[in-house]
This record gives sequence, structure tokens and C-alpha cells, in this order.
Amino acid sequence: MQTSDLKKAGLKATLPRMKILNFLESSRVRHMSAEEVYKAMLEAGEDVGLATIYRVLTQFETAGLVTRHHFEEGHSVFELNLGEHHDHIVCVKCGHIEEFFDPTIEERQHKIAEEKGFDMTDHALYIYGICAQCKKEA
Amino acid sequence: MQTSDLKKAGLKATLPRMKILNFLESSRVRHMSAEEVYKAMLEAGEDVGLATIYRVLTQFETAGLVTRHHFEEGHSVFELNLGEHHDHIVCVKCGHIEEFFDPTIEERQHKIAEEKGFDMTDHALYIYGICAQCKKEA
DNA sequence: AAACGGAATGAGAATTTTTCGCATCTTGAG
DNA sequence: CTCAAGATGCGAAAAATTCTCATTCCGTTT
Ligand SMILES: [Mn+2]
Ligand SMILES: [Mn+2]
Ligand SMILES: [Zn+2]
Ligand SMILES: [Zn+2]
Repeated sequence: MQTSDLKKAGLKATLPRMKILNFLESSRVRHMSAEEVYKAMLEAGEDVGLATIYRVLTQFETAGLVTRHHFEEGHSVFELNLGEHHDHIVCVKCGHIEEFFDPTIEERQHKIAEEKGFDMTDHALYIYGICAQCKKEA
Repeated sequence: MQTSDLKKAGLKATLPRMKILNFLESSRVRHMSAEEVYKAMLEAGEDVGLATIYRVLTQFETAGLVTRHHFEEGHSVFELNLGEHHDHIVCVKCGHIEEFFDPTIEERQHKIAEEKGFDMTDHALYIYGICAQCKKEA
């Protein structure tokens, strides 16, 4: 969390933006809605307006600092971009999320976009199911 | 569009449900939001309340008659289930959607769910990009 | 270090999407 | 045909997100 990270992303290094970036970097929870970020920051004593959370997360997304996900819950979920792209498998019972990367799938996706004449800009793969834990408890 | 289709799905064959199912079956547009279904039906002289559209589409989804998609627009998009499962490639410029099915990807998904200890219930793959048409117009 | 201009923030209002509550109307069983 | 359970419509309410605009902050220039 350096002001330079924001500068590099073409964003002014403002206090709210620093706080949000810091929070995301230090949070053990990797996938959070804007509302969740807002509340968690409040509890941590970092008071940033909800509208600003929304604005900044969207700016971070545009700058490539975070990824926005559209799971089945009907609201956006954000994740700080560390390292490389990955996809998600989500438990529909408890919300537990695991990440994975499959080169074969990635390659097929590029091939399909090409075949269809698209310039691929992005892609998202979500697998839904019941996690091992929830299966046991059933 | 038979009352039997609804009965089979465990739903009473009510007039609004019949109208909505008919509309979906006869619509040239395959992927529509609740609002779009509502407006299109109004124009077609079939007046069904918006709340009912939402309720019925959700019931149809539960019954397996339609699929609900979560594209990047922030609202649900519905599609009548004809034949078999498929995934989508969406143009981020014009909204054009093409469908595809890739056995290799499907198989890898099952494998991944298995490896992670999940009982897979569903999955969604969205590829985003610029379609051939929009590339030309750029 | 003070000043300035443009950009960012906060708070609440406003939008957008979806759900709820309840009085009224239908459907399907008997 | 009658009746109860269930469905619909409408407007109110929720939930998620964006917008407005007065105030504040950041970065650059004196
Ligand atoms: Mn992730
Ligand atoms: Mn489709
Ligand atoms: Zn679980
Ligand atoms: Zn296009």
C-alpha cells in the first residue's frame, strides 16, 4: 500500500483511496461486496462513505487493481488483484469460495472467442455446488 | 405452450403463467430481463403485472423451464430452456449474445468440482469481448 | 510555505431492480 | 356449482447502486 500504487494506476493518492486499498490488502476475506467493505472498515475505525466505496471500487476495477464478480446473489463482489487470473467455485449453501485455474479451459475460451469472431476482453467462469463441509452437515 | 407443460412443472395453469410461457416461446429475442419481458408483453397486448413477471420467472427457473443469467449489467436475464445447456459469449459494445457448447470445458468443470470436493449443481461461463460487427464499426 | 484550481469526498436524495403485503380474483377438486 | 388454496395486481418497501452538489483535499505553482 504505497501512494505509488495509486499513482501508477493513474489515480490521485487520496486518503479514502489509500484506506480502501490498505483494507483490501489486509483483509483475510478476499471476496467482498461494497456494503461488506463499508461495514468492515467502519468496525476497523476507518470511516469512508458508502458512495465513495462504490466509486473507488469501480475506479480500482477500471485501473485493474480489483476484479468485480457477478455471482448468483444479485450484487457485485470485489476482489483485490494479486498475482494471476483465476476462476471460482462457490458453495450455494454456505457461500464458501474456492479458486482455481485451468489452462485447458482458458485455452478453449480463447479458441471459442476466436471462432466466433470476438476480441475477447474478459471472461468469467463460476461453478456452483455443495462444498465438502456442507455435504457432511447435510 | 400447453397447460400440461405447467402442470408437469408442478405449477397451476393460470392465465398469466400461460401468457408468459407463450410469450417466451414465441419471442425472437432469447435473453431478456424481467422488465423487457414486461414491456414486450404490454406492447403485444398481454398485460401481466411486473411483480407477477418476476414471480413467475423465478418459479419457472425453479421448475427448470427457464435459466437465469447474471451478466455484467447488474440485472437478471432470463432464457427459455430449449434443448440442452450452453454457455454465452457477449459483446460488451452492442450486447449481442452468441451461444456455444464446449464438451472439453464441460468435462474440465466436472473434474474441478470433483477435485475440490463439491457436488456441482450448476455452472456458468461468460466470455466477454467485441463482436465482429462492432470491430468493423470501430 | 501559502495559494489556487481541479478533482475527490460525504451525505442524502434519487434511480434501478426486485420483493412484499394484502385485498381481490382464479383455478382445480369435489 | 361451490369452495378453499393459491395466484395476481398494485402500490409500498427493500436492496443495490448512482447522482447531486456543497465542502474539502491534493498536487502544482508561486
Ligand atoms: Mn478470487
Ligand atoms: Mn442462451
Ligand atoms: Zn458450503
Ligand atoms: Zn457487438
